[in-house]
Amino acid sequence: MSDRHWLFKSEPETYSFADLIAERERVTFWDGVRNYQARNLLRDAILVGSKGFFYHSRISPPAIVGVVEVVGAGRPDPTQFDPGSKYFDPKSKVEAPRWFGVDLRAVGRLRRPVSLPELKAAPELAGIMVAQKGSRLSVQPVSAAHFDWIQQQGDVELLD
DNA sequence: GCCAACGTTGGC
DNA sequence: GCCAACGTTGGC
Repeated sequence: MSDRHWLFKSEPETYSFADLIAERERVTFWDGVRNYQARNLLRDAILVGSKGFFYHSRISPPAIVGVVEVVGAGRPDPTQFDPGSKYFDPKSKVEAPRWFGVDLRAVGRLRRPVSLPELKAAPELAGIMVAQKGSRLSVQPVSAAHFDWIQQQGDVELLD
């Protein structure tokens, strides 16, 4: 399991990597995920200290733009209980939360973002989930080998 | 903005 | 428990 790294998708119009860097301590709670497969990862599999990529979706071209570290383990997403939130889920109970999130901290910026076409073209990344057709899981596992290769390609600038 | 792919819901 | 209808995601 220490082999596992992650990829977190976000539409930059909603929340960009620049938005994360602008946060105090460059930390945010990754909320709003409303998919059970992604929920299971957030709740059970994504450990504190593991690393991930920040991916911009719904732009041209989509791309991996940043490196993040998980600084808080899975915990209930408060927006599910907030009637004023667009992520409100009336069927979720406080005593049995349905949706979870983790805390993410920006730790690196790709001087050279790695775009989806590049992810698809690289033989080194054969089989990577984000490049599969119809792959829309918003939180995905990335193998250590793929993670390292992408970091190298992206020429990561460490923050701080 | 379009629409294919996918996940969820609900009638039966 | 099946599956059609519906809603959403996300590449293009």
